[in-house]
Amino acid sequence: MSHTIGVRQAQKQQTRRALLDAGLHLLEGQNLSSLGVREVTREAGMSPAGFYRHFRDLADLGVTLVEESLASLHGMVLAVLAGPDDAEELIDRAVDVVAEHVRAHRAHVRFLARERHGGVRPVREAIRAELTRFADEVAAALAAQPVSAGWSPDDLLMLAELYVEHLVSTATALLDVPADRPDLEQRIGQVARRQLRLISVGRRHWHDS
Amino acid sequence: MSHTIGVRQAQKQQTRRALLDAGLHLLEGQNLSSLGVREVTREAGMSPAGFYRHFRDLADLGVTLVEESLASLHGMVLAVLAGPDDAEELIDRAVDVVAEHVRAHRAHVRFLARERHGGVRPVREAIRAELTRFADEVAAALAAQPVSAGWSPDDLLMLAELYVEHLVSTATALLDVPADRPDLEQRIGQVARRQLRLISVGRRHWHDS
DNA sequence: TGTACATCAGTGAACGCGCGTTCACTGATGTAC
DNA sequence: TGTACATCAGTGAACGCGCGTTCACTGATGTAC
Repeated sequence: MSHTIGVRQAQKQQTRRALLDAGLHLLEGQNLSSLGVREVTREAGMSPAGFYRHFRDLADLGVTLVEESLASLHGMVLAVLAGPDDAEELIDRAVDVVAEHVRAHRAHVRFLARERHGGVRPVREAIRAELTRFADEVAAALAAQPVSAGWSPDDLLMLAELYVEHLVSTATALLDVPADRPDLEQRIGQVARRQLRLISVGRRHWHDS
Repeated sequence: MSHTIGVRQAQKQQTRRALLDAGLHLLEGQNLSSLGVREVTREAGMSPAGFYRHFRDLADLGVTLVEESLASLHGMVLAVLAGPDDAEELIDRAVDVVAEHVRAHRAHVRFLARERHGGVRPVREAIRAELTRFADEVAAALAAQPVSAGWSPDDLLMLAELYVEHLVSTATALLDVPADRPDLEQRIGQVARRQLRLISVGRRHWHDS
């Protein structure tokens, strides 16, 4: 078992995770730019100086959070897009996946919404880069759909960007729903589905008007 | 001239404006939650204690900024919507108005984008309330258009929300364009117009598919 | 297996600093007569 | 118009506090033989 991970390394990773979790937790109620090193280490139950064994500063921790924030959604949305040809069914599934993601990763999504235009440049840029990549991948997935026959790459990208923006704004709207108001969540889902249907109708008639 | 504004009052208003301008200026580079009272008064050229003659705290100043941030755009967009019946022309005008607004009130728009999901609750809520009101007004304006014949109020509201979200995301995208890259601004405008056209096509065929 | 030395994650004390807020003040503006 | 008093926007000093970062340290883990 010469390749077992060392005890030391395992403990270090555990501490690192504790710092990330503490940060994420505190960031549900405030911006990254007002978060403090001491605040995070206090929450994680360690001394302030220990922080610097893991991150250069809080922006560094923030960029790490960006990376893990979009990871799971990415794959799920692309899987949906590669799914059924029927537009209705596709829309229903996409909205469900987003709602599910928000429920399961609320803190991560809130973090993204907050820092997308926040005051910490490297974090802002990391989010922007991830969303650009996401839009590119969505465009590629759209290209594979039969409805997209005859569409230029440019038009597919503008459509992909519309979808990504719509997804982000739907996820963001879901964030603000209190846990005891499932009716509001329903309403947001319904509106999102109808908006996607409208876009879908526009797509089908794009080249014949 | 018994109703002339007093010298004292005029001076107070001037100081208040200086505080708001100083805050707005500083907020181009950081979040409201990391802004300091001393920072603002320093920028405005007065002593820290003077701040409290005008605002209870920085959240109070922030809410004031929200109110003035959306004021001008409001009127302009509604005027456009009440304008020509031709969809193409309407889209062109709307995108121009937004681009113009971002150019003229960059700091205000950046402030809104940043604080819409920021860490200061009263400010977040003020922005949300303004946008909700905006969507309602857009829905009312849409109802008056011939294309909307046969649309339910619910569907008009969902369409209005789609438009408002699109407007916000376009304005936000324009924010990140450096002054020396007018080509990027062009590209964003073009994509926005095509997206609005797609929605417009969907609108025309909404009830016949 | 045992021993002697090296590594390094996490500690605890210390530093200098800028913060938000309070307070009694001052002096220009406003008002009553 | 002139005078005597009231108001109150802005000042400057003071307070206690928590911050980010550094440093030499310690003791558990890792490694070479």
